[in-house]
Amino acid sequence: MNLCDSEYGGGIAYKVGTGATSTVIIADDHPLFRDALTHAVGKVMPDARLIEADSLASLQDVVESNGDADLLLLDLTMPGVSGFSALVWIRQNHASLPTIIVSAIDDPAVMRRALKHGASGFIPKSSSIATIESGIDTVLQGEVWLPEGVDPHGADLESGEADAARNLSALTPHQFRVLMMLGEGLLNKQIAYQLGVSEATIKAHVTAILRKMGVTNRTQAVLAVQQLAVSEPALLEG
Amino acid sequence: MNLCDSEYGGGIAYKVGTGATSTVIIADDHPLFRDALTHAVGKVMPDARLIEADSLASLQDVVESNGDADLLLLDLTMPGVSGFSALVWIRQNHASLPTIIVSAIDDPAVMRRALKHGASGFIPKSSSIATIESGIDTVLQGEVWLPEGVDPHGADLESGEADAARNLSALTPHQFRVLMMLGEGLLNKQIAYQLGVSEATIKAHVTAILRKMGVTNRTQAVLAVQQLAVSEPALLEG
DNA sequence: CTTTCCATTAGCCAAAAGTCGAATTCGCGC
DNA sequence: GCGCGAATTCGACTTTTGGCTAATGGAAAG
Repeated sequence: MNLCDSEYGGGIAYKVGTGATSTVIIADDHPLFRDALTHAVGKVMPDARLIEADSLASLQDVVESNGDADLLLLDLTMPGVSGFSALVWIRQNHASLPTIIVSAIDDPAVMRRALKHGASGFIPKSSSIATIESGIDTVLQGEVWLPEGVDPHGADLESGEADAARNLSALTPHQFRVLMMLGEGLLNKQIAYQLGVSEATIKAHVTAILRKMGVTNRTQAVLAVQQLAVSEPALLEG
Repeated sequence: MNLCDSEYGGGIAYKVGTGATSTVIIADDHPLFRDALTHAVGKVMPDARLIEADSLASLQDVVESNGDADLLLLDLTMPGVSGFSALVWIRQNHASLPTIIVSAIDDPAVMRRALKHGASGFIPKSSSIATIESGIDTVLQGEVWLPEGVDPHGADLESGEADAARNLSALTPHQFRVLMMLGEGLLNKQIAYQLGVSEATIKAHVTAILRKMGVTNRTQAVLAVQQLAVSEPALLEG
């Protein structure tokens, strides 16, 4: 759907009610690649409003205040995010936001897992600009996009992974962010400092996380999140 | 090397000094498959002494008291063992024990990782009996064996995974077992109960583990071990 | 036989983790 | 504008962790 009114030029446009222009969120910690994606999007949607995020925190902020965006391009390997966690959480909490995973990983099995977790497409970073544009276009039209030759069908998720995904999506934004930091092995004190709140607050969050994840201590919570991990593939195929 | 003296019949034979007969250790928690492997080994090495292990604890015991065994057939997914951990630890602590990984996993990248971690071969459980025999035979002759068509060469291990492997191999047998239980999210108290020792003992082990793994708390230790994890592959190829 | 390493345990202590209840804020619907 | 519920925040309290010291016994190595 292209809702752009041509009378308003490209770039930052003001919004009127429900969507005067399209909005696209680009989440990638690599500035260069964020730039490349920006250009690709610009070709497919010349009038789109582009919002960039370079971290989980900024991504959450952006998504929160732009729940009506039309597309999210999400890097699979953002710092401080474990595997499919961000995808799962965003999809479950903003179901109407189509999401395309962009990743250096080039493994069909990973692509299929991304779809199972709610992605609408998967674009390898090795793709040509034309391919990227084609992928974005396809997803904007409500269809699923995968690289040529990749079968979107595959086995169901493992039950453990599906459970973890379900539990994960029940977390509040702050709880999710704290959980990701638990996944880095940080102390409550360190998390508190980084988030600018007291340690007591983090403890409360952790307790809530443990409940929702159905576990009894942080190590188990981290193990649950690891179910959503993406193992780096050996880049050489045999 | 075949050291069997033909004058001693098959089955359980007594040992004289350094190896009168060959000894093969089969470690798999699945009784049926352990049986199948036993038969396969019987064909290749009719006079071999066979020792079975169905858990990490029994495997450690067996390896400890049979350091001079000629071959270890090791299932990659034993309960209570995370990914390549057991392979890494056994190989580093019993370098002269050739090890073949036997696994339902059928991914060339995983096979290559197994070799990097010291395995001499990788036999998918889907292999025919003839193939299994061939693999065992090849490894017994000091060569590396992989399924037909799989290139043994590949990228180096990730540095994190290599570090974890190095640190892991410095652990004592008990420490290793405790670390695996940390990897299940257990409390010190629970580990103590399961191992039949006092909590003070577990604490001492945990402290030693943290030192050797180069981390400061149990969650980080578990995350380090996870570097050696093997993600279940989607069994359907695209 | 001595030394070294491993396993075991106790006791003490400080730090970290986790639970509970409660206050505050913020958005949303009526 | 008012209240309702969820999210966030926090302090007090209990349990678990982790570090340190010290001591015992056994097994392997020199």
